[in-house]
Amino acid sequence: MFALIDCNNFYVSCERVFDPGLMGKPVVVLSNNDGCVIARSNEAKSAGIPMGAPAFKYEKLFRRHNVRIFSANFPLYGDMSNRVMSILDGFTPEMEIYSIDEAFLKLKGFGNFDLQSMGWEMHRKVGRWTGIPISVGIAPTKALAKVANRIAKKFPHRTKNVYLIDTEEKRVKALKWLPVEDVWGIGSRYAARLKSMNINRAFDFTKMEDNRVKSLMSVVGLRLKHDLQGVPRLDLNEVQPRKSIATTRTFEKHYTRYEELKERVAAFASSCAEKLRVEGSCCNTLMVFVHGNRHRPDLPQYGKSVVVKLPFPTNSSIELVKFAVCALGNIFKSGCYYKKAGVIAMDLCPEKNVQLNIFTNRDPRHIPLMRTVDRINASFGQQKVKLAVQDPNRIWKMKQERLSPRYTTNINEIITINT
DNA sequence: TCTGGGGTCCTAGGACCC
DNA sequence: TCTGGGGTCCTAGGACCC
Repeated sequence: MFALIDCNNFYVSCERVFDPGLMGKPVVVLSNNDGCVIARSNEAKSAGIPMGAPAFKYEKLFRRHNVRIFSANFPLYGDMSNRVMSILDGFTPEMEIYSIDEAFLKLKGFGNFDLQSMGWEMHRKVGRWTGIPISVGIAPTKALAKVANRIAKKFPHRTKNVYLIDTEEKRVKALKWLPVEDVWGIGSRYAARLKSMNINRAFDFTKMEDNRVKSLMSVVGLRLKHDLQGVPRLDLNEVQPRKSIATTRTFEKHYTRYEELKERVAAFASSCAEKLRVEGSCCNTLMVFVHGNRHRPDLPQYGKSVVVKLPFPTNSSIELVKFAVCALGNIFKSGCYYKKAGVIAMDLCPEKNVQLNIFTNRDPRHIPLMRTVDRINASFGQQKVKLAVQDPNRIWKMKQERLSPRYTTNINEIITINT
């Protein structure tokens, strides 16, 4: 059996832990630049705020319902996630952290356990120790555990936040209830095509012929179908090193000048280099892209990306910035309006076994230099030391007007209590 | 009428997840 | 005026190798 644990409205729940006055009120959390809604409390959902809603289009609705609004506070959410995961880790030897707010637990050899009660115990413990409410779905396969979780979330009172699919009757009932577009692995494109074929429920999908599923959705879809039928095809994914690391941003305004864009791309490359060093990797390939504003069809829609094979694997900010800026030079076109850009480090390898090359003359001083820069920034605050090509005055001009304190990760911002 | 067999690597495109 | 960021996997086709 597998359990899927999902934190309810995770980012909103994190904000509520430290401000219980938000309980029962409509709350939303916004993306970077305070652009879109990326998390909503149940009250905000009932008020008719959709996922991904652009904040500026919903200002009136926010005011009318007195919605509490927060800028995304990822250090806080990441820290709360670690706490939740470490509690769940105590329930089973095999766990996969699937996302910041979800984990699969493999319950192999738990035949004599009362899984329903175990689910309730998870809910009680996580709630008690972190303040985060969770839902638990338990079933014979991962895809069915996802379905069970959805039921627990949809009917919190009837299920007391835990639902177990352990009989054929329950499986069929659940799949007949679940709309096909809500199945894990069936996105909007596939859902539209399935519906045009009069396949409307998850159950209908499981009754399709294997060949049709495969021709429509490849082997991925076929695995999903069998998993939903109760034949396990999806196992826990082991944590493996990431395959790419990206820093990409939408700008707060349109950029037109090369110099401005160059500064941003340099900062993104430098950020990628830092992320690489944190996990002890180097990259062999770099991708740089720019594009215009897809919401403004009246402006020229120029966009381009370029992939650069590096002559040697590296995680030095100096090297990566140099290559990224050079790549930008190849795709920059003047007279265009740029709204977004990014740098993606690909083809990663551990820095420990970097292949040396007799023909490339790397400056060995970069390694201790980067280590020193990282140490200074760790003690005195991010971005205290950066490359000259980055704007020295720019702290991080992201719009974050409603940021909550970093309660758990910065000693100067811990919770204050008025007595 | 007949036209080998078995591979790799790369790219672009399409789908999905949170 | 303002519309997020970071990932994964699979397939098909084209090029190459012996």
